[in-house]
Amino acid sequence: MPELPEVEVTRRSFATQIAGAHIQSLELGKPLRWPLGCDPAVLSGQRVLAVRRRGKYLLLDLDHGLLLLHLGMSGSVTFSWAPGPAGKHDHFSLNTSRGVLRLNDPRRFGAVVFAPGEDSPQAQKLLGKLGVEPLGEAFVLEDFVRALKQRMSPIKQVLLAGDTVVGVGNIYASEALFLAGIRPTTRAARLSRARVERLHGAIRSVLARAVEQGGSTLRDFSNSQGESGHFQLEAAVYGRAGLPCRVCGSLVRTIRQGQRSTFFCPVCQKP
DNA sequence: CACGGATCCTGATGGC
DNA sequence: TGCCATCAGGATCCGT
Repeated sequence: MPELPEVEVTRRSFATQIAGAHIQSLELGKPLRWPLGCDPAVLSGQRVLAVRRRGKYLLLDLDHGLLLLHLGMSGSVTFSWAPGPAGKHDHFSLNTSRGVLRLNDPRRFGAVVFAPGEDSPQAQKLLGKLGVEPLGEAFVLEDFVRALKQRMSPIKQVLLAGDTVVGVGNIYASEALFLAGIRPTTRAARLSRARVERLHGAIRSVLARAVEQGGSTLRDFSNSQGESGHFQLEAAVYGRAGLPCRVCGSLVRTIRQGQRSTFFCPVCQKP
């Protein structure tokens, strides 16, 4: 479920409540993508100082080190005072003085990793090659133009790779390219400066709008308080194969790119 | 090194 | 109802 908007919505839904909480204990379920990377006793007694986001990672700052949380394809977080017993897919529970933080992840592509600091090898292995934050000031048009000039892959796949700009996943890549009027198969390096400028704006606006809408709830995404998102209701092309384009009425098409579905309007989006 | 495909895992859905 | 194939919001690893 989690692209940048879903992760940011999740972050906002519990960051304030957990700030200052003391970690009491943790419970682990089945293995996630990577091992925790520390003895659980290392976490006990530490405080959670703040919750930040980098790309699709949640960063829980602790007194000594940080926890990196990734939601993978099917992960979601809950934070509540009196949760029931851990369910079948609750694979990480952090008991704190202010409530229980849980990662529920049926497919277990997600992860929770401890790192002694943001510059540590453990953290840099995960964060080191991430691209720029699209909603921040560092997402500069000139840099984006220059970066795309060096990529021969289709623009959709460059966006998904996340080493140029982070946070754009399968839903928002299709949506941003629709807004920009760009065919997803177009090679990144072949885009004109004017079209890259449109894409730059489209990425920012589609992600910002999705955050406002609480993210997208396709099957079961919800924030840490259990609330669904609404962005999927206004998606222009994602999940709309065979339906009329909301702008021109042509039928939305779907293709496969790198084992992922891509949706686009054959008339509004030019190669 | 840049690229594209295979891969991890579970569940939902649709065809027969 | 069962069985099988396909698909799903991600990102790493590996061969070319």
